[in-house]
Amino acid sequence: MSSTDRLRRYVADECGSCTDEDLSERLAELEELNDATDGSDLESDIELLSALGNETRYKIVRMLHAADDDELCVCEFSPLLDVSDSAISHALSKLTDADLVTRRKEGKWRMYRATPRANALLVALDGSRSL
Amino acid sequence: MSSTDRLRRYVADECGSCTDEDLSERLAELEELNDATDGSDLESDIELLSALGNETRYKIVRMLHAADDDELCVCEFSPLLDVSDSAISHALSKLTDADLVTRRKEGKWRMYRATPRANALLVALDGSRSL
DNA sequence: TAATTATTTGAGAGTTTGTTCAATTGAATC
DNA sequence: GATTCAATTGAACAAACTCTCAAATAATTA
Repeated sequence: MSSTDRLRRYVADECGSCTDEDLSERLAELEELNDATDGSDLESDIELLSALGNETRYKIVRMLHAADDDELCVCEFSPLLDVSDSAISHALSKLTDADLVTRRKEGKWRMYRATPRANALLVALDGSRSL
Repeated sequence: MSSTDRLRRYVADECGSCTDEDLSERLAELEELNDATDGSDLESDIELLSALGNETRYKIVRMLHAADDDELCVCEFSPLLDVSDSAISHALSKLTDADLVTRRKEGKWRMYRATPRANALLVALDGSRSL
């Protein structure tokens, strides 16, 4: 059974009948919906979302967001997260790759700050909770 | 070495010195940053973000979002996603759990629709790209 | 009622992820 | 220069994920 046979039956159910042309037309419409996805930088969006979708990383970004436009030192995350320094470092690295935080050296300390994008997304996330 | 020793040295570096009281104060400030996280329904937010952070599921939500307020039938995803029907069903199930889509029965077909929250988040994601 | 169809469910294989431990890097201090 | 300290990196391993296949479910049709 071809993958479009079922779609053909669905269109027929919907419209009473489904010629080859009707089917092609529906497929073209669906392709368009899919193309809307391409305009969205699929890969980096998914990287960003999956980066945020983890407890350790989410908490880090939340803390930075709550700190407003202030930086935090790696050593300030440690006391509040129940994972090793190494895990925190791995987390920060992934967040940096995803463009959710930026890094700055300050002597032997490393300072992290949430990016505008990270802040915007958390605001949106909070705002969407009541929808 | 206690987890707060390093923080103490950091505060000392920052402020010139760090009494026990200074340290407690800083720890309290950090706790507050962390408490901001608690107000955000940690678990469900993470479930939502990690649900979106997967190619198959992201594409499904994007298609539904592009379909505006229209529903799509499971059989309409199939031709455009390179995975089995079973994988699509698993994906839809996870998206439903995460409150990103809703399901409706229509005869033998199942219709899915993006939730207001899903739509809002994709809009925010797109809007944040230029920040 | 049996057969067909659309979707879901559960089990299992292969892959990815998240963590820790050990070792390393880079900066500051002795 | 050697030592100390903050943070990162890489390897290793368990846990979680994502997919497919096969079977089950639910609705429609014969």
